[in-house]
Amino acid sequence: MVTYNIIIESAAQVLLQRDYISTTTNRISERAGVSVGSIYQYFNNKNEIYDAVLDYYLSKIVDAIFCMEIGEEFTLREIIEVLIEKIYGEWPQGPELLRKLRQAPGTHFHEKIDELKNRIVSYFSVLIKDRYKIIDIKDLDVGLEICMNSIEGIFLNASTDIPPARLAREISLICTRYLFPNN
Amino acid sequence: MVTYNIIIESAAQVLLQRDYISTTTNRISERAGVSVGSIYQYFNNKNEIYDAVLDYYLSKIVDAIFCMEIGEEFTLREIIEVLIEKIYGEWPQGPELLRKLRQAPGTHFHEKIDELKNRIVSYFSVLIKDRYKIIDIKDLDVGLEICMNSIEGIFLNASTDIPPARLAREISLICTRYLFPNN
Amino acid sequence: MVTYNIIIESAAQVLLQRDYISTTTNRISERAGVSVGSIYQYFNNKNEIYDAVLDYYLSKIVDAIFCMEIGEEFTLREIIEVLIEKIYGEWPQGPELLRKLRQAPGTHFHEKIDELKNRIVSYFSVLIKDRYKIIDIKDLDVGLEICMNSIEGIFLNASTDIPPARLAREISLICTRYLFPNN
Amino acid sequence: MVTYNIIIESAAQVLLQRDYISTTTNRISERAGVSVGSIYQYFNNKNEIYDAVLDYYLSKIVDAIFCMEIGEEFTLREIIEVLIEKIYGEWPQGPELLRKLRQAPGTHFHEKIDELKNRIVSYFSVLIKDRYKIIDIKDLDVGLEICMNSIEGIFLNASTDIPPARLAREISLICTRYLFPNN
DNA sequence: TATGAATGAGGATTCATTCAT
DNA sequence: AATGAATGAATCCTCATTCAT
Repeated sequence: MVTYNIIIESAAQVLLQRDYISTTTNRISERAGVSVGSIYQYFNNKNEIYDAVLDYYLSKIVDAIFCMEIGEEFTLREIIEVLIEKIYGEWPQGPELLRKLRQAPGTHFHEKIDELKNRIVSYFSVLIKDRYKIIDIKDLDVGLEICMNSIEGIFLNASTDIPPARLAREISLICTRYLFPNN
Repeated sequence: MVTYNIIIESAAQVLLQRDYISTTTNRISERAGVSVGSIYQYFNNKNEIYDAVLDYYLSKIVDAIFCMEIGEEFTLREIIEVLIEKIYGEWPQGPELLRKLRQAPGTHFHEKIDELKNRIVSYFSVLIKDRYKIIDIKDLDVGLEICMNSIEGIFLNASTDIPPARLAREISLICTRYLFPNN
Repeated sequence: MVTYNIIIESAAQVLLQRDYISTTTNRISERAGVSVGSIYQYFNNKNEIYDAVLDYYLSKIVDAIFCMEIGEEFTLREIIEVLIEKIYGEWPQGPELLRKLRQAPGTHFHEKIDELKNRIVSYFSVLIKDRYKIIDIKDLDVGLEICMNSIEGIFLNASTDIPPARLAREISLICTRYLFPNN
Repeated sequence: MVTYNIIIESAAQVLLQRDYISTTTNRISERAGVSVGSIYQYFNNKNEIYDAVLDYYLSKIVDAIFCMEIGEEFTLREIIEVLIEKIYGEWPQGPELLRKLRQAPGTHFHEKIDELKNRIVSYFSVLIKDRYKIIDIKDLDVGLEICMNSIEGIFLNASTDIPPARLAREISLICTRYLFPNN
């Protein structure tokens, strides 16, 4: 693997094992088996590492969502459920890592998360409008933002004693019941 | 006002204007119009200030919830809506401040938030069981946890162009539709 | 007892129970049951307390030595032995306290100790010259200084498993054998 | 010379010119011509510098003692005398530096000094038992401890107007007369 | 006399970043 | 590209001392 990726993965590992506070560039480089100097050949500053870590792992979510084959036979609830399960499956440390990354001040964490949310909203907005012809567009946008923030809250804060499958189910339920109370 | 409270409010203000990383004890003391030393007469370390800020402001939420007169004539949806509106009304910087406080490592932020959530869950658990006799207890607990995390996500991340009243409404909707799909 | 003395004894106690480093004016005042401010009514600064503590306790040594009845029938060795035993008896924490006081920079510790030594040297110089008419004065002064420093070293550093009586005996022996090798 | 040693020597120099209290890490680094940060690449904290200074200079004493050729023709008195003279010769600031180091709280000063004393006691214990077959072992141990503390007192407190050669002589005299009163 | 909250200069320590090799 | 010793600004925190009450 290339140094660039080694550094990103090391940063993620150090972050997961320690505080955000004690995740220093020296410790990252040590874990990566390279020198501190090498980090600065690939990143202009420490926050760029965090941003790269975020990008690297968010791409898993992006892949899960946008590369998913969505057969006509699946309901929206089922689609969401499968999606969330997939994310939990491929990225079990996700919530933990995101919580740690969120602590880093000066990164583009919130921008990046918001951008992803927007992409998802657009994607599902289209998907929904394709399926449920009669939706009021304005409300749908607000509704989808509410859903996204709701999912973020559940995904990042859920107590670990609720199994992922259950969480996926509840997430899909809360969203669909909210958006389509009469279905 | 006493120095203790001045320090807490100053810390909140500095935090709202800057990173938690650039919220230094010196800046807090400067803003409070006292010396750094004075901070350490009331707090053992910087994180205790953050914890106190959290306590101070969370007590507004506690008051709003637990001191509210709940007439029999109100539905659960209305109760939640009023509650959220009240919190937004009395504590407009709430989401922003909470986001900043959440970044501070070494704080008891998560413990404190979790404790509050648990209190609220217990409170509403009783309230709901009083009103809707037929609820399955186990599911209600999971359901309420989902709701709390959902609310946290919405409250902390909602874009500012959705007015508080609307947010309060959507929050009450998403929760009640999720918990009582058939009402 | 007067506040002045209470402060001195408190300082000594705090010093004996903790580091020199953690012996703060606040802790001394707390132990003394007075306010910090009160300390500064009796002492111009912290070091004056230490100096006063030293004076207060050294006076025990002074009393032991200069108020001692010295019968003609006692040998020099016996005199020294009794003296040292007396000091150990009346001031058991002596070595410990002196070691702590010695750590305080900016006090007059060394001047005071040196002054006491000089007084003792003068005293014994006369006493010896009275008894042993034939001593060469110059060498006696050097010899007595050597003895004083030797005693200081033994008194302050002796391991606690040698009992005071034994130490008193060894101190008297090392001094007299050194000064009067032919006796 | 390597940075590590430069720091140690600078610390010793600063300490000799000032209090241990005003011997700050910044002043040490300034004198060493390096940055504060560099100090912390080699030492975990300020006290470790003091410990290293002590080790560095005590090793001179260790070398003097343990690497000395001891011919059969020398008496114990002569051996001690030569030893002390050697130490004074190779380490003229010895007493002063040791006095300063002794003031630093939180150091391993006393442990290190005690350990050295014990090594010396063992060494001389053997040497003496080789030469004077008839010594009572128990008394010799106490006697040697008394001697070591005596030497410490004389070495650290002797007034500077007694020349080293004289001090070496008196030290050897007081020890040997004490240990072997009949020789 | 006594109080004790307030002061603020000063210290140890950290860590992202640099740059000569 | 890689190294890692060196940097130094910036942080938290301490504590002797003051002074209005």
